[in-house]
Amino acid sequence: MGHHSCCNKQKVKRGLWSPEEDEKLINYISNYGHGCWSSVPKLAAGLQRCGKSCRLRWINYLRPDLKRGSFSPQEAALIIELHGILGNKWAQIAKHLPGRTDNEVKNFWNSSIKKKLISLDAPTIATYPDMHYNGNSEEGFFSLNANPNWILSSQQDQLYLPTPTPMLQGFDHGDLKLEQTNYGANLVQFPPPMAPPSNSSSYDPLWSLGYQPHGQFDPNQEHQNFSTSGATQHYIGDKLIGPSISAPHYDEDPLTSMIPKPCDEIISGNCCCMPYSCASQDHDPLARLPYFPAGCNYPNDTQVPNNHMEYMDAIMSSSLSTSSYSSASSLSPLSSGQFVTNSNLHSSWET
DNA sequence: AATGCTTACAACCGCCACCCT
DNA sequence: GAGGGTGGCGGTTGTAAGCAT
Repeated sequence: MGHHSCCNKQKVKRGLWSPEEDEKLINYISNYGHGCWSSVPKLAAGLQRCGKSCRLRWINYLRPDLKRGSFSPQEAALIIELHGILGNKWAQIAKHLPGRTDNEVKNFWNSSIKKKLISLDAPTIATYPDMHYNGNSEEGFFSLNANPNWILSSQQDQLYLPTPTPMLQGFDHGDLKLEQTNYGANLVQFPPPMAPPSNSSSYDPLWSLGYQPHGQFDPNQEHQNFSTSGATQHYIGDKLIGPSISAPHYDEDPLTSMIPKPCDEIISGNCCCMPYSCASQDHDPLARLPYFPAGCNYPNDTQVPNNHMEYMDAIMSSSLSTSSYSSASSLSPLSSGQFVTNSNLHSSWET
């Protein structure tokens, strides 16, 4: 038990890697590949490290295809989405995030996301019948996506349920309110989130999720538009990813005309991603998540639908509603069922 | 400026699964 | 089938940098 055999046979150094050690490892693997990790140290110009440490250093830090840098809001949203499905399966989660390692995802979760989500009133959230409370996670994280029929609108402070939900009729839970729309869907009103600090020097991908100033974030704007086609079955390659659900009448209501039609085909090129609401629980739950086939030029070819952003935003907004983010109160509803979208408030997108 | 605290992240540890002999 | 070697994973710890007092 404990160290691998290669670590016991020779005196090995521990702790942080020096630039010289990094260079030795890079040079060796670049020329010969890693092969058997246990033999790498002695072959790589006499590295005083165990093979396991070399492997970790290469995978988590030196690999040339690592993305590095801060997590984007899209990545954060995807991590939360995946965590709701997979739990602490960091390696599996990382597979959906090209250029990110399991260690990186794990650290990001533990240092950033977890602390913010833990401030949620989980028992309160759990009173929503279709919200999934993850009893296996000690932090009590919940996933809206346990029910694929939840629809997050393009207005990031609203959450649509496709059918009347008796248990939620007249629901008014503090800042979260339920209304029934004239097209039969239930509408959960999340409190309007706050605008980003204009002078923020540090970039937090979490609080700002969903706030995507028009024309500033994605140069490939057209890729984030949802098709208006009415397809009811959807595929990624040969894979059926689930039937559609009955949707609001998008073309009739000026408000809902802004809402991406659930289950519309948004596959573009060789890379694609799906709105959560498209997947049936009878199918692979991961089928509705971003898929990165070989040759995918991430991140340029991939698009996380606005739904992801709004999902995150809904979580963060519900969390922030009980915190000190009182500035959000300056946003008043335009009318019943409508709030000012926070993207309108942005003058810039600091990175 | 010094000190203490917090945060982010690199690295390690222990365990498990798989493969080979 | 048993046992050793190895790769891989998740949990945890160590530490440097940033921040607050």
